[in-house]
Amino acid sequence: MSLPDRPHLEKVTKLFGVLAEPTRLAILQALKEAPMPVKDLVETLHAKQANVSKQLGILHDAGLVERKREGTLTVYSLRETMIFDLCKLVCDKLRRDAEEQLAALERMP
Amino acid sequence: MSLPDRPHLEKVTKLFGVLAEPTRLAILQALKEAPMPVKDLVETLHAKQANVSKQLGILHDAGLVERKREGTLTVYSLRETMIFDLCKLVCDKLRRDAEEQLAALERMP
DNA sequence: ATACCATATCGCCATTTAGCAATAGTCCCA
DNA sequence: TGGGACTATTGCTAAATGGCGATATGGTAT
Repeated sequence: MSLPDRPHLEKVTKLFGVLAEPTRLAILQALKEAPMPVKDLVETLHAKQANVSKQLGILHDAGLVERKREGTLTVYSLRETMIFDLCKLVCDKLRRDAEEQLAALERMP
Repeated sequence: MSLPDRPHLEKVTKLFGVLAEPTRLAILQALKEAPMPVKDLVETLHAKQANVSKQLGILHDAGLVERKREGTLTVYSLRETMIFDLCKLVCDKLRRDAEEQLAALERMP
């Protein structure tokens, strides 16, 4: 029963898809430090405003991020910290793979 | 220091990308029950052989799956159970969202 | 050798999408 | 009431990719 029918499966893959983009992950990482308006993200990530806005929209639609207007600014903040649990699992796996590959290299000189 | 430089970021997103596809997730789910040759996956998933082979290749390149030839068969098996930890986190989030949405509906009849 | 099954790969097409420049909308202040 | 800063949207292009049929490759038995 772990991963059920196709419709549900697609919801899951959709969320993975949202995380499958460097700019979006970078945004989440930046917001982890503190809530931020768009312009600060633009500066922090050295990205174009149009693109940051678009990616923020996608993150917001996915329910990963919250919007709050403050005057002329739109301040975004994290809505899901589970993202970083996901990232940690992935990073651990990547590290395991790297260590394994290193060991394989040392085994045949 | 949580999520570092851009190159590392892209490795992480690449793995998320591998999981951002219903057919691939379905394959992983099927392999969770037991190792299987391609033809069984084709039958189980009601998918085309060419596509299953292709997706298996991607899963293999990502180090999520193992290949072992047995005569004329190629038996695939899981190499990473951490996938299902990822899926569980995502499913929990989806369920939380759904409950929240339901509560919001009941709040205004 | 031959026929056959299982798997992998190739060429192709349709769809999706990140990024960009330009523009529209929104809010504040002088 | 303008002007300016901030943000969202639109139209576009180039690249990536899932899926398909057809074909190549590899392994087995007769």
